[in-house]
Formats: sequence, C-alpha cells, structure tokens
Amino acid sequence: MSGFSFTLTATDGWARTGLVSTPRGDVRTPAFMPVGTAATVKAMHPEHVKETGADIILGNTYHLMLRPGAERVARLGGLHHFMQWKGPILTDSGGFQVMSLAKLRKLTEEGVSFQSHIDGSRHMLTPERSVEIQNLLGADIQMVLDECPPYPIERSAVETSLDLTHRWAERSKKAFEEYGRAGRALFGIVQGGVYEDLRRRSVETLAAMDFPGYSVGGLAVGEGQGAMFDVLDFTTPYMPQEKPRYLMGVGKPDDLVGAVKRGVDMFDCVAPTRSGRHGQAWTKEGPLNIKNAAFAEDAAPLDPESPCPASSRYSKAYLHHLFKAGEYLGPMLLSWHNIAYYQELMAAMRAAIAAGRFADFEAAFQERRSKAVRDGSGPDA
RNA sequence: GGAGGGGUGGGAGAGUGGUUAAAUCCAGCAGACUGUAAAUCUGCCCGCUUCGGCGUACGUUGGUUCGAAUCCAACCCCCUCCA
Repeated sequence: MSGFSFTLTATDGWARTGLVSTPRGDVRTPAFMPVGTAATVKAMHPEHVKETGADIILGNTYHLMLRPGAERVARLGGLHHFMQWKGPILTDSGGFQVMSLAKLRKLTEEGVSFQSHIDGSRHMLTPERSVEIQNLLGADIQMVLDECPPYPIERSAVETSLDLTHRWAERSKKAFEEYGRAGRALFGIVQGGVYEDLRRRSVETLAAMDFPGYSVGGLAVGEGQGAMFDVLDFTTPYMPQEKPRYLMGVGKPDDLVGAVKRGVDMFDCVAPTRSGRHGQAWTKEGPLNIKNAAFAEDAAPLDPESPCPASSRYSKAYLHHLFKAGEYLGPMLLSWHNIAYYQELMAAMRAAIAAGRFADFEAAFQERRSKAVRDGSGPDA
C-alpha cells in the first residue's frame, strides 16, 4: 500500500488480467470504472457502486473546476472525502470537453480557453492547470490534457492535433512531477485517429516519456465498432506490456469484450448510468428498453441470479411502471442494475482469462445474446 | 321557465372563411444514447398507402359560398346565473 503499481497475473491471447495497486486500494483488471463526472455516479449511492464490485470510479476536471471548484473541494478534504468514495478515483483531464464543447472554446498552444456552460464565465485550461486541479481533487490516477479529434476528420488535422497532444503530454508530466504526490499516477493518452502510423508514433512518443499507464483516446466517437477494433489491433500490441492500458469512454458490453480480447485493461463509459436513467437495461441477453409496453406485466426480474437487489428483487413490470410514472426510483434502480451487470461482466472476463478460457467466454457471451434474439425471448426480438 | 356561455383528434386546449388532417401540452407507441452541458433527445400518433398520395373529419342535419372547424338556421347535449 505504498506507491502505484501494475501487476499482470495472467494472459490469454492478447487478453490480460492483473491488478493496479494504489494507496487507496487495488483495481482488478480488466476493470470497468463507473463515471462520476460531477462528484457523483449519477442516481447512485456510493455504497451501492462499491457493492456492485466497482474498485474505482471517475471524476472530471472540467466539471469540478467549474462547480464547486477545485480549491473548494480541496478545502473540504478532497474529492474522496467530499463524495464519500473510499476507493481510488481516476480523473479525466478535461480533454474530452475540449472537443464536445467545441462551440464554447478556443484552442491554442498554451491550452484551451472556454466559456462555462453553466454561467458563461471565461476560463483557461492548460496542461499545467489540469494537473494542478486533479491534484487538488486528490485523484489517484490522473490524465494528461489532450485534444480528442472528432470523427470523421482528415488525416492532416489528426496529425496536427496529435503533435499538440504530445507537447501537452510532456508539459503535463512536468507539472505532475511538481504538483503530484507519491502514490498518484499520471497516464499518457494515445491519439492518432484511425491511422496506424499515427497511432504507432503516438505510442512510441508517449512510451519514451515513461508514463505509469497509457490510455487509448479518440475512439468511440463515431467510427464504428469495426474501425475501433481495427485501431486496437494495430495499437495495443505496441503499447508497453507492463503498464495498464485504458480505453477511454468505451463502451457497450460487446465493445468491452472485444477490447479486452485485444489487450485493454481499463474502461469507463457513461452507458450504464445514462442509459439506465433513460430506461435502457443491459442484460446477459442484450439490451432492452424497460419502457416498452411488452414489459407492462412482466413479473420476472431483470436477472434472478444477480446478487444486486435492483437486478433480482424488482419485476420488470415494476421498473416499467416507475419509468412510465416518471418516478425517481426507476432511473436509480436501472442505473444500479446496469452497473452491477457491467461489473459482473468484467468479473467473468477476469475469471475466464485467469482460467485460460477467454475464447470460450466470448463464444458463450455472443451465443447467449444471439440465441435470445433468435428465440424471441430476447429484448431485441 | 328566463338570461348567458359552450360543444374541435384518447385527454386538455388553440384556431373563428382559403396557406388546416387542424398549433401546443399531456397520455400512448417506438428509437437513440460510448473519456456525461443529457432524469435527455428524436420520430410516429384519424384510416388506407407502392409513403407520392388517397379517403373521411371539428355535436347533428340542412343552408350560404368558388371554398366552411370557422358564416346562417333548426335540432340535440353540457355549464353558469336568475326564478
């Protein structure tokens, strides 16, 4: 329990399982990190997030710097104490918001200046400030500020963006060495769009800076699952073996399975919580929309075998009713169920890799989903 | 019995001669959501449709008009006040 480290315990093909150790606790990989942007995994109690098996959650630099403010969080004892999450926290740098809030921002060599979406106030986020904020928050794993290019975009623009991202990575690292505390880690972010040579260049450039972990960014932005897997196929094999690999912002259950197969160790995605708030449940048989009339009198729970109360105790008919009635409990229960399902999926993958049966796992995973569709018993039938 | 107001698509409720198959909201039916400006957004929602249209429609019946949910008449219902 002293510093930050990563230990691989087993591999199966490109798939790996292991342990990320931080002073605040271990993270079993492959890991799914629920997203808690604004110091909360939306609609979830932190205790329940923990009970699903989540070892680590995300926070966000951009959102927290605007509200309630990084310095305020620091005065209140740091993000962990503030939101009562005892385990490790990974914070995003705000790099993704550089892209998604395009209308409100201006990008320069120095950093990104933008207007708050909340009150219109003007702010400047630089690689140095981003790292400073992440340390004020007390994040265990921090991310370099990067530029996440949209898709589609021409190659030359990706290349220009990539060079900037690399210069920012360098500055982020320097700042981290100044602000960072022992036991905390700063990850580099591999960019390069869908171009093999650019991804390779990005991996090599960042590896030379020797980060304790590496992210793959700029995926799941519209290129499609096939293209995303192609990028992983020609990217992860060149990433340092002994360092954790984090695929940012991904994904749906089948994305996770495909990415683990290609050597990814860590994930985060808003899918389970956002779609949970919107009525979509992820199950072993695939996704279903609990608002559909078909569930109005379905007395079965989402998963009778799950240890999660949200999955096993309440009928689909009840969940359906809660959503139709606009009751808060509906989004809460479905978010809980989805996070639990995601964690169960990750645990199953870890076990399969450890047992050297990942291919069997993947086949069974796909078979159960397609069988449900074929039988008409599945949600998509 | 007298005076007044009103009857519009599943509900509420605009519209008061053509651009109206008829605003808007709700309900209903589906879809989307991938480092969270999202408890959000989108589509459909009279019938049929080869998705271009076609057919019926604004209490009922009749009339005026090139043309009516909109004007006129009668009738049928509903509401308020006075007896």
